Amino acid sequence: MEEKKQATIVDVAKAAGVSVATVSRVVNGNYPVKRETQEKVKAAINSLNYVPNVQARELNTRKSTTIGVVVPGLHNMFFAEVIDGIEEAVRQIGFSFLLNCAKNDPKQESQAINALVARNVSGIIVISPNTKNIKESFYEKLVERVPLVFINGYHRINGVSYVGNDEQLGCKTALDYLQGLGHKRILFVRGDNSDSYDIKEETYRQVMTEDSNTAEAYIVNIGEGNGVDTVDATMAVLVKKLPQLKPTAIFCCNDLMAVGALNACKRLRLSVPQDISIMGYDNIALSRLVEPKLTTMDQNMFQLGESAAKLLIETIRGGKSKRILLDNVLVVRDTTGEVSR
Amino acid sequence: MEEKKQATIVDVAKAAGVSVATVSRVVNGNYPVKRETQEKVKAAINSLNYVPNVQARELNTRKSTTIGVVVPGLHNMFFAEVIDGIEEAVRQIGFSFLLNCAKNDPKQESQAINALVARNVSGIIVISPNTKNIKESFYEKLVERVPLVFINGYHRINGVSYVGNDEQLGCKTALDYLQGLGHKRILFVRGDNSDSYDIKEETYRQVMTEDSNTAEAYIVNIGEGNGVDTVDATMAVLVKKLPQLKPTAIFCCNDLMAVGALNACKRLRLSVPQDISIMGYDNIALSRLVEPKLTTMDQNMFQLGESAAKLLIETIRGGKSKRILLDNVLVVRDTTGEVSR
DNA sequence: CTGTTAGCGCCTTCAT
DNA sequence: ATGAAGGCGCTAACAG
Repeated sequence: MEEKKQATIVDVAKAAGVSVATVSRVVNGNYPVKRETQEKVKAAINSLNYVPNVQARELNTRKSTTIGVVVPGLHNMFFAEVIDGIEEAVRQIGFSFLLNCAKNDPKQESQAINALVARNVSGIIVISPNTKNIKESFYEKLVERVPLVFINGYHRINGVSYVGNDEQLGCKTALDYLQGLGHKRILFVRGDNSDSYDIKEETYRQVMTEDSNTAEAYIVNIGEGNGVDTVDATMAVLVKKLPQLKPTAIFCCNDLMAVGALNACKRLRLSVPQDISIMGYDNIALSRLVEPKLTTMDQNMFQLGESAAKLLIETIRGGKSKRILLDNVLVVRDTTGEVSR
Repeated sequence: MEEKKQATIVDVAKAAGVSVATVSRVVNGNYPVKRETQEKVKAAINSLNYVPNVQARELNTRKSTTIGVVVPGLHNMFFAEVIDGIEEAVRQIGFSFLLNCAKNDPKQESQAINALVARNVSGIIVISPNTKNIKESFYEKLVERVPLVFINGYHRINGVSYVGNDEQLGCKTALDYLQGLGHKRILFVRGDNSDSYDIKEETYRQVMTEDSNTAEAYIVNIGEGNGVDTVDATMAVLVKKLPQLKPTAIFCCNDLMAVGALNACKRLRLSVPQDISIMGYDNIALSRLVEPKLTTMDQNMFQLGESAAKLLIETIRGGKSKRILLDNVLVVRDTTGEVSR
């Protein structure tokens, strides 16, 4: 109980009657050691309950087996699933990771990253890096010091790796699908301040103007798109807009908004998908939990995290930075159907 | 780009024309240093972009400012919210944390913990510690080496701190509320293998037998209670049970099950809460996102995490282990109402 | 095969 | 107020 300090390699060496070097060798198994000596050492390790001090090891070898992960927050299930993927990949190669939340605050983000650097992480994954920090070339300097992978960052920085989804293509796929069902009046629902929304809006404009030019009025911004209140905010806005705009389908930039749209329809006694179709984006767990289940574009968050982790490790081991773009796949469930006539 | 190795304290000392001791002093501000010398050192630090190596510092001082967190997984939003609370508390005092997922696997859990110990964490928070590991006194030995806090662990271990909810009282509150609304036939929905469910079931039995003795048939187990499929599994089971049992209310051991119950009612065209009341437990974000919004018991996960982190830090600094029991509070929303007659 | 030794980057007496 | 030197626990040559 009384802070009995941990056994060190010296203690083990003493107990086994060998040198510290020998202990180190059997622990790491990187040099030949005679059978019997091994036994003795292992016995000593067990009886002393010895656990090698990774900090000391890494200080010495100037390597590090922990990486840093910076995320806007855990409230959004999207991020939780990404982290799940990172965890899986990281664990498999014996690395650990330090987690930090930046809360969409550029200062908090850069502080978190400095703390990570001080702790000697061998690389950092940043999910949705803050635009302000990017602008101020914070990351340009950082990447000269430590390997960096962005998940869902939309700006190129020399030397920074990048994993993301082809949201442009994904969005087009979704819209094409809706049009294929006969929908002409498609409402576009987005949130504030995200390159992701901008990309989708641009795609929407391209796709829609080919057929119609009503697009402008059909683009609605519901404010903060990733918060706890996104669902309710979306519902509130759509309860007003829907009766006047009378779309036959709603494309939402993420599943939270889509659930909000679904709830709005319930309020208005519009039945989905008979009266109106709803399409989400992301395929977070929530999309399968509501009734009816959401049709959505799968961003495969787990794979996003997994790829990012693998890419980072690769870079740490000397690989060059690169970009990986995953394809989104359409998941048809119960909120979309042929346009009613 | 080329692995330009970090500046060390020696580099700074050289650049500033002082000794390493002096640099150390201005960095840590723990000993007096003349004004001008400070300036010189700070200038050197800036120009060299020096960041103190925490690993080396901690090796030397035998202290550590990182803690470990072990969680069953991130799929369940419950855990994500707890971690959010931990993150907040930990960051405020300048600590960091390593995150590990144990996936409900006792071996993975103990491995994760060993990795944490090797990395010299100053304490560990375990969320829902695995019963098997507890039985095998894994934790009893561990706590002699490093401070431990359990969140939602239901077994006392000497020296281990504990933060949890008074689920017994919470459950009784919920049931009383339902009975106050006039409900007699209350279905009890639980999952497999969790002390949490056992406690609630026991409470249910006590409360119910006072009035009726139909309890037995009204207890239904839907299997895995925290997975991605919990909602659907619950729905499937209840779609069968509801017509035969005809309860007027359903008490669910967590919100996932409650959403499943809600979906089952939709399928059966039972309207909630007019035909039947549904009560969840936890108050995860999801409970506010469905329509109608769930009435539930708030476990305040954020506070759970925050308290655990603070308690751990306290213990690390020499405090004695203790138990904290938070009170759950009833959150009345839209899925419960007076029994219909 | 095994032992000896020199650091890794930093903090901390102990002198000055 | 500052510098010199020892050591935290470990690994990696270098000898034997």
